[in-house]
Amino acid sequence: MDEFDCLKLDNQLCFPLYACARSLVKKYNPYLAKIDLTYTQYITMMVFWEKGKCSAKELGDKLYLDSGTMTPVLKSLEKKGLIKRARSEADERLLMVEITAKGQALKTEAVKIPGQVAACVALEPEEAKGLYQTLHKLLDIMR
Amino acid sequence: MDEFDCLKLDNQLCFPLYACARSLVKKYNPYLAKIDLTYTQYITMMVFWEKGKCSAKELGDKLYLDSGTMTPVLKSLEKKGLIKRARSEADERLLMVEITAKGQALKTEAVKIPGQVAACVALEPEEAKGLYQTLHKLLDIMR
DNA sequence: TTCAATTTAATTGAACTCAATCTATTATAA
DNA sequence: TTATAATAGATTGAGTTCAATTAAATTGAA
Repeated sequence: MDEFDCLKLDNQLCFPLYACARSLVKKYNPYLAKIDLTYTQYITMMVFWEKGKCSAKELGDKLYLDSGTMTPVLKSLEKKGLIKRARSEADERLLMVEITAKGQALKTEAVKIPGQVAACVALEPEEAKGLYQTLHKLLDIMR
Repeated sequence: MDEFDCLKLDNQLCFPLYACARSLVKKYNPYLAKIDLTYTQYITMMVFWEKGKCSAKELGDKLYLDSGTMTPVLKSLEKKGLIKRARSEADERLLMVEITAKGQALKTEAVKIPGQVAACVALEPEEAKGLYQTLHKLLDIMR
């Protein structure tokens, strides 16, 4: 017990959060590879599967990602034919992004993935719920 | 409520984990910038502040990072004069890494950081403890 | 002993992430 | 109206991150 204990890896909260996030994303990769998506592309498509269309700005807000990350992700999804990008006519600063039929079709493949990942990462429902709530609380605090 | 609900961002556990980890690392950055470290370099130095020396292999195991990540991180820390890299004489496959006096000296600067970050991300002690335990449990499950 | 398997790092290439900066567009205030 | 500020995206550069591959050293089995 000394004044440097706060610098031990075992006493950190950020480190297991960071390690856990990377490990869990890795669990998705073999399943995502089958539908030719990266994790970042997958969560982006989630927004479109739910909403159909969305401005790049709104997308970045939802995903906590800035334009430096979103721009290449959106370009690559468009290249795959899953979305279409176009400037808003009402406000040309806005990039309006819309899902294509091909993008919609991918949803029926993607829907299997959450269950497959959950199967290899089973937490007690209680514990999963607590984790979910704490993470959202933390996201709120840090916003 | 339909069969696609599992694809909504709000029903994911991985997404808030991933977003939270990135947001929290960002909170460290202004403080880490003052001692010219990135977050990855910082957690690497934590191991050396605690242990003094460590093989690259052991380091990767502790940090959940592979050689593709560790190699450039260790090279950059060596370039800053914080550590020294050398092959083990007993087994030349092993890269033995050791902290320098300059690296040790940095510890007295770094020790302020956890408290500064904790101050902007205050969770109830109970909740922090629960989060800590669940994350370590998850890391175990996924190992 | 000897050769095949294993282990450890390094390398490569693709993708992500972010801070900082730049450009174009829109909003606002004098 | 006209200058100024604010906003949305794109770009750039540094640093991760990982999968896959390679090379060198060591281990272990025949």
